[in-house]
Amino acid sequence: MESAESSTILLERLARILQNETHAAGLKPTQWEALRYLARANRFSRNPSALTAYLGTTKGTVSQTLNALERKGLLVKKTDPADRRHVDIDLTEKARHRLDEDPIHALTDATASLPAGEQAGLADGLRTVLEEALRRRGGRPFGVCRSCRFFRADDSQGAPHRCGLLDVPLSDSDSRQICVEQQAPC
Amino acid sequence: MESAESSTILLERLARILQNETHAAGLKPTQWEALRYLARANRFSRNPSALTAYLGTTKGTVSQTLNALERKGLLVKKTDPADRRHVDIDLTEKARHRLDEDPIHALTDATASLPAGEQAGLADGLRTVLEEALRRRGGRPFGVCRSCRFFRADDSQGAPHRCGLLDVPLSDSDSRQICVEQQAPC
DNA sequence: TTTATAAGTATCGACTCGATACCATATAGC
DNA sequence: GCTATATGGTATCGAGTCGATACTTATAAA
Repeated sequence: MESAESSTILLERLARILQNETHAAGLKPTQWEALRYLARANRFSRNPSALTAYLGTTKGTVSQTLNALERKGLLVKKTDPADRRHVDIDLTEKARHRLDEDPIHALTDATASLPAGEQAGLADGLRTVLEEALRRRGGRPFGVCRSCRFFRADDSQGAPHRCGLLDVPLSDSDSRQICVEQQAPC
Repeated sequence: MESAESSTILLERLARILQNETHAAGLKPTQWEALRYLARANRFSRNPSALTAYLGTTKGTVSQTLNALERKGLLVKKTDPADRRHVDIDLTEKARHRLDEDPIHALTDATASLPAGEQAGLADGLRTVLEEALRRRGGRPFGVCRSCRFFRADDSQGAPHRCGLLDVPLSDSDSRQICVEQQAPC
């Protein structure tokens, strides 16, 4: 069998293990994914639409998942007074504690047992495949703010950095988070 | 971020893409996985128990998934006359046609666009991580028959090969299929 | 002002999933 | 041979995902 095909089968099996692992930890796989995303997303990206794009699913499904997480006391929603259609999502402390025990760590541990060179090679290979797969289906990469073509480091107007697209000041921690608007440099 | 952690995140996102892709193709992700397994499993492994072990889920869930696939006319179940508790599953022609259009191929295509060396490295890395992850959670590897410690090539009694565990003759195609009983050589 | 668009929500039906309870069949102990 | 137990599957429940459809409300555009 060619290696591209084996990779796919291996990927499928690892995905299944990931699913089982997270299922066993009290939350559904999708709920974990939402939690992880929200913990890593910046303030422009912690809303239902961005999560919908990230998960590649539909608004309705995301709405239900967020309801389930809200019922469990893992997040709170609040409407933006500037544009009352927007909903901002904040994770609760409870959610952050749960994320510390995220069962996905088991997979990271398994990977960490590889020799350093192989680890880096694996990450590179996966990154390329993901980018290619996203390209083919028109998905967004969801990179971090500071890797964006609109990112302006060392803003002159006081703030550490600035977003050239939304024209807002950015903190250092902002710049390290995921952004829906992120676009690779040309 | 260390590369083990990035790998996990990349894996998570690829798993999600895989899920979306298969969802869009009319069957649930789990149904596709069952179909794929059944198509690649040998005659000792095409039953609910083996599929349960492969998917790492419970008998009840598998039973329901098989019912759903049966309703769709993608498989038939028949009880083994020798041991009437056993159920053997056969895929229909319809199922094999569907598998030809398996949406998972998109991921294989994406991987195939990598340079040959990176492709092989990716497959190796994934294999090691999978084995490590399986080891940690006590799962079985589900290798193909001919890689088993009980596999006896060139059987003297007429049949091409032989299984030293179940003590039965094996065809050449048998030996290339997945077996629940498969164990790596010591 | 009307119209269009954007952001979310609610509801439906099919399905997964773990848990529990259950049934039929086969094997072991005596 | 006869009961106890283990094995292989199934049925049902409740919570949740998922896509589809329909809907509400809020902003933007004509």
